[in-house]
Amino acid sequence: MLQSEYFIPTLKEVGSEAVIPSHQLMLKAGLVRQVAAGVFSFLPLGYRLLKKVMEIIREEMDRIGGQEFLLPALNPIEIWQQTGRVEAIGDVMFHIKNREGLVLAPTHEEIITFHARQHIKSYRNMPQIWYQIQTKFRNEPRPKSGVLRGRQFIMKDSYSLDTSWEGLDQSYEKHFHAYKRIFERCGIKFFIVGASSGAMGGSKSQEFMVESDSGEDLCVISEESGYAANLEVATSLVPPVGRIEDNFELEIFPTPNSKTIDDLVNHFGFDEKRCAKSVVYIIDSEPVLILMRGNDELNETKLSAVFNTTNIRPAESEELIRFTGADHGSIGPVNLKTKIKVVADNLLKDANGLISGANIDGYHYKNIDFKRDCHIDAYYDLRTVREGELCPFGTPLKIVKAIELGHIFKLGTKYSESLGATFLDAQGNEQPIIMGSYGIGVERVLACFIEQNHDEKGIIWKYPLIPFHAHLLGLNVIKSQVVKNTSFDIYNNLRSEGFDILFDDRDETAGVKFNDADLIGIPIQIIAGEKNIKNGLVEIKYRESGNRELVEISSLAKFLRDYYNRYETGEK
RNA sequence: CGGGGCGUAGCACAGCCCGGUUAGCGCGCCUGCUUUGGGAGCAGGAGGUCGCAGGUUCAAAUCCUGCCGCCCCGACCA
Repeated sequence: MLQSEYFIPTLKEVGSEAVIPSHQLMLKAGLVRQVAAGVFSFLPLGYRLLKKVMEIIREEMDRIGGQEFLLPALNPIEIWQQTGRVEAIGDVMFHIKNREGLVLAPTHEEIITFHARQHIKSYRNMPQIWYQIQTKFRNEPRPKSGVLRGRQFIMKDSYSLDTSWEGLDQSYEKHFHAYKRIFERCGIKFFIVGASSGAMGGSKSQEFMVESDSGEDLCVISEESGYAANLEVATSLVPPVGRIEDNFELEIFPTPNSKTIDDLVNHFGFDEKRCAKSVVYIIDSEPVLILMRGNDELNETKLSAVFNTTNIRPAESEELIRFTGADHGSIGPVNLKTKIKVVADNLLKDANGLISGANIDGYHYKNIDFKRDCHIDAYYDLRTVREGELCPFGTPLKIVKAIELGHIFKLGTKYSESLGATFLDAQGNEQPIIMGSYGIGVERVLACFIEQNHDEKGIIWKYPLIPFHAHLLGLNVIKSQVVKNTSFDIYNNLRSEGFDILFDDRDETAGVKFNDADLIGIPIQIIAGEKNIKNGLVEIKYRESGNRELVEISSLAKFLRDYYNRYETGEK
């Protein structure tokens, strides 16, 4: 490719709106341009790289027997109504205004299930793995971080159809390994965490994560034991509060100006652990009192999972007073005004000697015994894990920010049941198809790679994620006849040997070419300058290390072949 | 959706608080000459509805109101 004819609008500076390295570099290196909030155009160089990612994904999906589809982004809303996801997804789904009944698909479980219902009628038709690489539309409340969170993005989404739960396990396992291979081949450092299924429904799910300050997820990891989980589902080893010897009588006492656990601890000297914090949530329209130990934070995802609904929200002040008798700061499990459901975190199981609100503003009870003084409907793990606690295997855990690259779900029968996608098993019984769902954010792969592979000068691509095999820089190529003839010969020769070469034949100064080459980040730069050419040589610069060496012009093809063979044979 | 910030030439910004010449700087772009291994030099030149609408004023990029757009923090995130 002649750079003089190729559209790579590099920039010296980008505006202050780009705050993370990948966003800045994708703009500077001429990979993308923003069109609207969360909407990007990929320019030729960027799209070339995106296609490399997609090729790797295709190869690995095909390897596990995936069949590539192309499903429509325009979907009839009716099918989404049948699975109840119009409400579940809510404002995140784009609705078409001037053609009633159409929406833009944010994901494709419904359409896949629609086709499965049409044609998968027998256990003999399964298993199937269906996938596509296609544009998704999600009306994100706040797009951010360049292509990391957009309103339109490319996803590789796949779906497995199985006759049994064991079959689903196998399809899931295949995806697990395919995803590992995809991200390993892309040269990305990642880790895998147990995750929440959220409103997707289903049982098991895992996320493929890249540690990054730009990430939107918090993950709990313990390197010693290998424990890794999204904070939404993470658990830790914390001793329960338990019971104390002296079980005194329940006692009410005034606590003016003490609305928080910290206030109680500071004003009265209580042990924070023996304070039972109360929060009230409205879960599927029903009030539920939730008791947490001390200042433990309620994990809404866990709460959501326990009650098997995403329809949860904290109660308003007015509701608190109506259901409990007091406003926040004075609520507790004893003396509730109305009979509402009461659940507590596992750490509080059967504890006594507790302090909690009296459901009278400005009063608390002490010496509460959960077994004696109130009724707890159930105990669950509801707390949010904290840094420094021990993971379930007993080793210290830490919390890191991460970008979600991929997510794999065991969906089960949620979609096949709601859409009636059934088959006849070997006994002639009608059964719902058992499904899995698996996604990869394609642009995120590129962005994460750049986050992990750049320096102050620009991007550092590594095979196989390279836009070209080499960047040929013709210095003073317009005026120097020697450089011109030789560099064009090199260019034509290497191309005929099967290499993709970006040839900087522009009428630019050497400095401009060096800086653009470092910015674009092709791993090998071939620098053709007059002096070296006269000795039959060119200089090779390795983008990553900055090391340089002289190579005979006649052996350049061999040089490149050897260089890339080292990657192919895994020597590097 | 709550909080904050921004919108001036292709790009990045200053000017606005305190209204008043022909709206400014750098980069980029065009022409010519010179230069040519780390973002060249000189000379000349083109390019602006100051986001949109309304208002105040003799006079608005500047003050006021509304709207739109974009970014950041938070909430949300199938």
